Amino acid sequence: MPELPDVEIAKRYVDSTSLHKTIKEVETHDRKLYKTAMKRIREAMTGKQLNETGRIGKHLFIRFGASQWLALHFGMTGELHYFKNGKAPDHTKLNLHFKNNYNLSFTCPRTFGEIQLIESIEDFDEKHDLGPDALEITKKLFKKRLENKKGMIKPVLMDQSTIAGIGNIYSDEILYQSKVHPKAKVKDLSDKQLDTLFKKMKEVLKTSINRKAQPDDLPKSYLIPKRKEGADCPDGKGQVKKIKVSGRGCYYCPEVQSLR
DNA sequence: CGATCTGTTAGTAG
DNA sequence: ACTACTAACAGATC
Repeated sequence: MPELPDVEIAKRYVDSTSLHKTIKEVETHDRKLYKTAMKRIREAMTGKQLNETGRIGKHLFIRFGASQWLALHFGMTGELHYFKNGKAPDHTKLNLHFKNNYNLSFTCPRTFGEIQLIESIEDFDEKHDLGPDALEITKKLFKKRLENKKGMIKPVLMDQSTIAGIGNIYSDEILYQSKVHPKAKVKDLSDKQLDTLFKKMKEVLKTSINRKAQPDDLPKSYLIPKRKEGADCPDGKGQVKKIKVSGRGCYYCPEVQSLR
């Protein structure tokens, strides 16, 4: 489930399993995911140690050696697995085999992810036109980046160049917790509603990270576990409704979330 | 069998 | 220029 909380959990997973381990061998599969030649990645990473991790929005960065970074994007189905010896999981696209005989594998069945080497996070950030990370952004900047938007709030929250890290699932949750309709126009939102959206954005993302991004462990007041047409709304006021917003399935509660 | 799914982007239309 | 819709990518699941 790769939105900001999932990628943050993946970052911590790398920190706790793979940092300061030396890479003995690098395995690459499926050219489609690679924006840097597979051979170059194998040559660059073999013999190096993983030294540091970083994250902006849904992108994970892992520094190896002195100043080179591996950049991973999880697409819709990317996952990391740390395991000892044995066979790498199905759909492994990149496998780092460490000297201690453990492996860090990046799997991606639907191959919508991306793997590449970059020189610096700053360059990558600029080239990909990423907005400020949703966990880092200040309230002032949040409001500033929304102030000239003409469209609906949900697509704006999901636009990575406006704010980085929020996808389809978490935008629904943030809107539900803020009692704002997904199709509400940004320019129609009151200052108070923007304050609420900002606060709930931080709260939802942090709560999810604290629960290891496991949907089943989220608070009972959350919509995420009820993503089903007709499910009971968590605060008992109505039923969950499914609509399409900018081409994506969107779940919300009409009783709780008004257009204004 | 057909529809749907956590992401992104190209093409298109307004 | 901006916004939003569709299709496409590929595999799993229902």
